[in-house]
Amino acid sequence: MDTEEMQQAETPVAKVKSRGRPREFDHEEALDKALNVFWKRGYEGASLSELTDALGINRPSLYAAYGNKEELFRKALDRYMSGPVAYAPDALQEPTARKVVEKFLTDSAALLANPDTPHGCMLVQGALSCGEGAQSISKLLAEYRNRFQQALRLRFEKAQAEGDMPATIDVAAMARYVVTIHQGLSVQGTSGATHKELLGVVGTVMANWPSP
Amino acid sequence: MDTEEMQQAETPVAKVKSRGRPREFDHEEALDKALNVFWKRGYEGASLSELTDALGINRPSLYAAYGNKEELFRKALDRYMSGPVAYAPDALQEPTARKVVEKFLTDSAALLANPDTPHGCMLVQGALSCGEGAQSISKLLAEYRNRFQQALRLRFEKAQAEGDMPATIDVAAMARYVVTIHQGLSVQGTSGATHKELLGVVGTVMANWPSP
DNA sequence: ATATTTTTATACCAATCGGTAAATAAATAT
DNA sequence: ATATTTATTTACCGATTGGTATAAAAATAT
Repeated sequence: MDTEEMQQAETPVAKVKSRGRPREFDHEEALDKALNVFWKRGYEGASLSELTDALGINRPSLYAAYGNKEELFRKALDRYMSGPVAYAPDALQEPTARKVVEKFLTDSAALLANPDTPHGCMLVQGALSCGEGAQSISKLLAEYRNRFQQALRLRFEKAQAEGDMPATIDVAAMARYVVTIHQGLSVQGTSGATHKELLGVVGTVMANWPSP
Repeated sequence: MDTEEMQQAETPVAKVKSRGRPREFDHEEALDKALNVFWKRGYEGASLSELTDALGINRPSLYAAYGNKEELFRKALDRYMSGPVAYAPDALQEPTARKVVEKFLTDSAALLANPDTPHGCMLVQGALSCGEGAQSISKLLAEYRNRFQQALRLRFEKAQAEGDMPATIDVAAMARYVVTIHQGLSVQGTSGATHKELLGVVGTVMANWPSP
């Protein structure tokens, strides 16, 4: 018991003493750099040379750590979902449909024109159109997009049940409408629109939002 | 004089008797096939092999007729603008701002989910994100997108002057809003949304359109 | 000290990328 | 008939693509 505790004290956090030569780069830090490249270039536009340059490692290290290009993309995408885009599922928790949409679109405007990250949404520009070899990625991204749209529709159904959205509204069309705005904002951001300009669009949307 | 007239009678339309071996494919017909490939695959996603296969010609013929891949794309884009997308400038001629937007978005819905052509808008998915070598194309497409947005803004200014749009409205934001919808619809179409589903979104937009 | 395990670095792979040289084929001009 | 012009065919080019075989390097286990 005592000796085991001493060993744990040597390596205080979760860094279990591994056997072979230690990795010289930070696994998750490098994943963030890969995310940045894929976010900006898209799946096909990001070459392995640009990826290894950005990560500061060579090709065999990348393959040993992440599998291959597609698996690296999927892992970067996971980081994107749980990091920059985590605001989206959060927005569904707002108390009214109006506040849900206002938070979702306002936070989207901030993300999609953030000067510190690539512009636009990775789910949109990651592989919107592509060659034959990237269609599994294209489908994956479309699934993620549709998933949120469905979650939004369910949220609107709840809003109707709670009386903060008119019962006459077609919630499926309304959810598709809001997601359409988001995806349009993504294209706008990619084209160089500023945060303020995107907020102007969001203001236009909210000014015309149906009152309950 | 007589002999010249006889020659013209032999080739009645504009087909001037050219010197060398005649081209075995129709120049504009092949351009339409190239348009289809670029529209579906994007600039980078369309390989020269796929292009020559679709056009039914071999590589040197393509280069002799159109220059290179980038010039072929630009010529296909011209066809796209004067063909499938000609409805957009037409919509600006409608008598009121509301009718302008309604026609623009309704016709967009028909185009972006047309089962007979690639889905989505070529101006959006032609090169939304791309590698270093396609950025001139990416900028070109963004220019086209911004051009229509500006034309729409000018049309809304006219509408305000004519009293069919509230003077309180920020026309720049409103134009950006409408173009954002179009671009979002494009992403939706690419993801497989049907014509009817896109019309549902257009209906939601028009239901909330500000009355003059 | 030696063996084992894992990562790194170098060098390389076949396939595909966009693009072209050279020769043949098919038309007109003289 | 011959020369000239243009298009097609075949074969190829260097560069880049995603991916790997091999061996040296750096750690731990015994």
